[in-house]
Amino acid sequence: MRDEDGGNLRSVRRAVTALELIAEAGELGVSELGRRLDVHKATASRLVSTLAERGLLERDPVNERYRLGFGLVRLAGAAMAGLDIVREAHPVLESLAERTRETVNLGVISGDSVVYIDQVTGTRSVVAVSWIGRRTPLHCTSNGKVLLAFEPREDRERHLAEPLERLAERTIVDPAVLRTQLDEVVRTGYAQTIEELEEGLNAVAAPVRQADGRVVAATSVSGPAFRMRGIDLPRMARFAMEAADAISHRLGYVERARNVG
Amino acid sequence: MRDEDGGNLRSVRRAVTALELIAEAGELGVSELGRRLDVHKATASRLVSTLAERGLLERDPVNERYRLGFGLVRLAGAAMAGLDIVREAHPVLESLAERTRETVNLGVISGDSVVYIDQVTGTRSVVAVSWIGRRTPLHCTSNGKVLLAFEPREDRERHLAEPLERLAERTIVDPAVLRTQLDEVVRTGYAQTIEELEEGLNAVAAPVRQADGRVVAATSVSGPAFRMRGIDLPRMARFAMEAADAISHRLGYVERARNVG
DNA sequence: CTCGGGAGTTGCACGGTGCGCGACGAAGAC
DNA sequence: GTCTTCGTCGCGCACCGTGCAACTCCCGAG
Repeated sequence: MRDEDGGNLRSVRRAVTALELIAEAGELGVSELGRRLDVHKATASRLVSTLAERGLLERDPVNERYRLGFGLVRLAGAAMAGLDIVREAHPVLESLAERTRETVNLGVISGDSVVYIDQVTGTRSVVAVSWIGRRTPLHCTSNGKVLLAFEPREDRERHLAEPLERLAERTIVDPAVLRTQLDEVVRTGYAQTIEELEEGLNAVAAPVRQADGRVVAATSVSGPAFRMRGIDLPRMARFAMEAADAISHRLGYVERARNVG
Repeated sequence: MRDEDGGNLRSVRRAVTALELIAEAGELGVSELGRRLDVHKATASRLVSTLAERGLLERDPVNERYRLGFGLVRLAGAAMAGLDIVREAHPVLESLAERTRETVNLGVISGDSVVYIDQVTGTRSVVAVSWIGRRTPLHCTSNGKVLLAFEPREDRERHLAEPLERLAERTIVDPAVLRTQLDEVVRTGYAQTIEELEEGLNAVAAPVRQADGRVVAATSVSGPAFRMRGIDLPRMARFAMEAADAISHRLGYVERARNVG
């Protein structure tokens, strides 16, 4: 009773699954894809052929395998342009990066992961790997904790019910511990992760609200543990919260009396 | 005989069309989508329901219309990560932006448009609108001219056969004129546009080659006409070409004897 | 060289499935 | 109140997508 709802157009659903499989594998051949989709390779062949025709897939000219196409980038660009949140948030993120001199991300929830829709790298960062479009779990990122904390109760519990994958030594895998932390996130207005996603990486995040008050995104500041020590996090969190509030304000959210002392 | 090839899974094809329509319109209701797809609204309802279930679409909680979902951003991120071109190109683009102090883009061809897959904004730019994922026509952008110029002859002619839309007063709409320019692009190694995309915007671009010598992307430098005057363009083009060559080198391309004097 | 195996595509026939139709409930406009 | 528009849901038929198998390439082994 969890994927029984909604429409059930078999081939469309299969097409999406195919895209996700290819996204995960990097590139895939027809037979291999058919095997993973559990369909005949002829069916897989027709499917990828259709998707490639529309630019969502491309076939490598040398090894003839399929990979994701730039048509997806085009659609994603439209998806991000459609939401004015990126447009409104970007300058704020830039000043946040300048103030903290660390990497700043804007993340939203999509399914059971965080998706980063904008990023500004701090002047001090050495490597400038783009995280835009990358997905990470909800339970071990600061963005994810914020988004989880402000979800409606039922969604939150559904996410907590699933097993929490351990990605680092300090990843929180006990739902009870996480639940306590989430309550504190709601209370304090920010979340932190201390080497929970990967060793040596700390982060803080704060919620961004749209006009109706719903939390739709989170801004995070992340950096190496030696620069962002535990004692620095509350100060960084303050910056993140100020930035998040500024973005919320630009989105039309007016702060009403909240239960903050 | 132009969309007859390839697979023809009706509902998959319709799904992609639906995504493109919604991308163009911003957001769409079920009936409206059904009308544009020329199907019964019940069919459209099932289609969007399936797509929304998989995160490619999301429905606005207030007006119940559908818009593109962040699942697309996730897929696009994987698409870009799959290609190492962005990873290799980014630092080069940064130094190019620093040298020219203008906005730098990396574009690839997708269907009949240019899609920008990375961007670094120059220190002088006032507005920092992200073009990543945006699509622009081939015939009136410097990136597009480069990509067009180095296409296989048949693809190039097919693109030239289609009507060239006028987007600005100085947009080139005569295929013959454009063809002459493209030949010159191949000869000189760079392309330029002078207020052809929009009034007051100039740009130059140079080709990026992958290991087998094929041109897969173009780097461009663009800026307002008062800073990038016609007389400045050759100098800017030299910078763009140096950057493009550096990226090509990182992608494994070794320069062979070309027909350059 | 031949032979075997795996990958990808195409024609064909059948059965399942996605289609349009119409009905229904809900939410405005007036 | 009526009337319209929207979105969803059953239903039955036609049609389309599926699996099968045959085919062509392309490697690599022997």
